[in-house]
Amino acid sequence: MDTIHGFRRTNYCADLRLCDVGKTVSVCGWVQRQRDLGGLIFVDLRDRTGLVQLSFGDQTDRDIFQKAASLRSEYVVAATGIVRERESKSKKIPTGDIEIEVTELRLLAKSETPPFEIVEHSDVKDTIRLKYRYLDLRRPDMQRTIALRHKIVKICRDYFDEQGFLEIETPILTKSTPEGARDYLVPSRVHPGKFYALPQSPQQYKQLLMLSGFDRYFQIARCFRDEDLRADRQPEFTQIDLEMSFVEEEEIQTIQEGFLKRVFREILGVEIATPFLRLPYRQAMDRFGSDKPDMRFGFELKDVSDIAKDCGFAVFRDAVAAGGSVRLINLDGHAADFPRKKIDKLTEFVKTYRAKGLAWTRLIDGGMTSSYAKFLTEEENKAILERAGAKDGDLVLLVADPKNETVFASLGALRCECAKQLGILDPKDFKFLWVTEFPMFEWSEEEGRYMAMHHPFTAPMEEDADKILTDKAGCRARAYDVVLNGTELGGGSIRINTPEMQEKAFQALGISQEDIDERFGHLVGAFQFGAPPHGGLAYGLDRLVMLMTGAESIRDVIAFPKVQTASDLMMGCPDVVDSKQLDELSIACTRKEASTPDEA
RNA sequence: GGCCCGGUGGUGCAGUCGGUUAGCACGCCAGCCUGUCACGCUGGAGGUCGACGGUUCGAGUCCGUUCCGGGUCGCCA
Repeated sequence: MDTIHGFRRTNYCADLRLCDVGKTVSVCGWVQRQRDLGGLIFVDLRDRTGLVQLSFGDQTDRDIFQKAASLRSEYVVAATGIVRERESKSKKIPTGDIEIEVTELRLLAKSETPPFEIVEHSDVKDTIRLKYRYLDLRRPDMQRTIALRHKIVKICRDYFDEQGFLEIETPILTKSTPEGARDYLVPSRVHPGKFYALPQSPQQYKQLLMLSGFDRYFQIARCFRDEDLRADRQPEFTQIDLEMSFVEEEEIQTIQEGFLKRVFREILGVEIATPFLRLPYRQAMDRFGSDKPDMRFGFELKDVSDIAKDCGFAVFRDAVAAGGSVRLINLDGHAADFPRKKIDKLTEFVKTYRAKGLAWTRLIDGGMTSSYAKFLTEEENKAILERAGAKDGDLVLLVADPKNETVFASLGALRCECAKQLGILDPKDFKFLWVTEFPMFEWSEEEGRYMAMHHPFTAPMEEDADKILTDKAGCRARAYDVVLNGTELGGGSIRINTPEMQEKAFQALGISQEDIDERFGHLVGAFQFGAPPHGGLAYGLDRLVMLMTGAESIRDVIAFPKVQTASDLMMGCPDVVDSKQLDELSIACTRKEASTPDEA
């Protein structure tokens, strides 16, 4: 084994080109592959920039040649040599015109045979990838993603700095905030029986910073939520978090648009149009069945409750009678893409959203087949198809349910699922919008009360402010989400800035005065000392990177992600701790079995 | 908490109706090879089929339980 002593890298591997021919260069990295042709050896050397070919032949010193012969995949080497034009060039890599004729070779570290090949499109199970994440991260696509993530963060810092924002860190050890996701708790040693919570977001701190006069704040903030994972959800994730004083919605949104415009231009070379469409929540639901609509395609929802309310089909009639609705989407021109079998699959699909079934009418080759038409009068059928704008070649899909939320959820999801199946979603088409005028509250079946849809510090719309206690369902908030291609990128609001309104909001949520003092006293108290009007926004950085890289899983844009059960397969956590540590924290362990992780 | 999918040498997969020695590709090891770049050629090693239990003369295959991973509904102020 050799040392690095006295060696100095002159170039990254993939930086070398024909114009460097004749130069003596020093490179280092990992052996991608060694090809031993007998009297001639080639080694592809990889660093974070890419590959370059090292060559060893007649002119190579015997000892160096033998050392080259001993190289294996993922060995770490440093090489000095002369850049030569290749006899036979390769078009597959950027450095394919040249190679380095090695005059000095240092073997810096050997490697076991890796559990999987370090290549771009590796098709290895997540379990293995994540257990050996440090190797997985060597893959060029992972290297690119992580570097791109860095660039986005860099642009973020530059942009908000230029706009007069200050980056301020807020605590990771903080107070549990009920009214939200489950908290990760951290026991206190010096306060037996008391706990810190990891922040779900820096929400209250940033509002207090406005009160402190910092005016424009931002932070690349790590947030924690102890909820179940999804393809786009991790228990710890990163938000671009910001807050501004003395502003209204428009100014906050405009600054955001500026940021997104710049990120997309500098990272992807894509010009996105601003200002984004502003779409009130009610319209988003009515037209797309979703508060985060994908605007890249049509298939908009239509309400046919008025036509169906007295019809002969009990499913339709009863849904409307119970206060629900019958709505449809028209897959115009795609009847041929959805034969009966596929429609049956779609029926199963909507059932996962609690819809009881899927009614349909298929217009094809001048004929019509329908799952429900026989129960309706000719006029009713005609009216529905007219409402759908249906013509020959179309497929109309209907959902009826006593609960409007079920109709919206299932049709909204169905709309996206059909587009996905049809392959009409262009990942390079970026359709942004703001969804605005969110309801202030939403009914929670589980809690049996109204909960804040955004968070309890969100200001009501001025025209609805007097409804906050009397008409909770009809009270709208000054909240807005920025949505890209069906993904909620970020959300924010104008906040309440008077103690009077804040107390009203808590009251509306059914939080007792005692609880207000206990849980939010610090905030309400602070607001008595002159809180400026303020508002802000938080973006999911991980989701932004996902959309910009086309990653299918959030795990692909985070260096060290956790799996669905919130464990880290590489570190092997969470893990049991020493009873001494628990004693110090005054924690009694009541776990059912001493779960020793499998040493497989 | 519910539903769906997966687990077979290091990796990715095949394995028919339950039947004899579990197959393929890549990787790995050894030998040969002076222009490869998915190098080639010859030979070789490597598996308690996630685990446990059951049915059976016989289980990778069928049944049950469980563990691990993925997707999703609920959940995610």
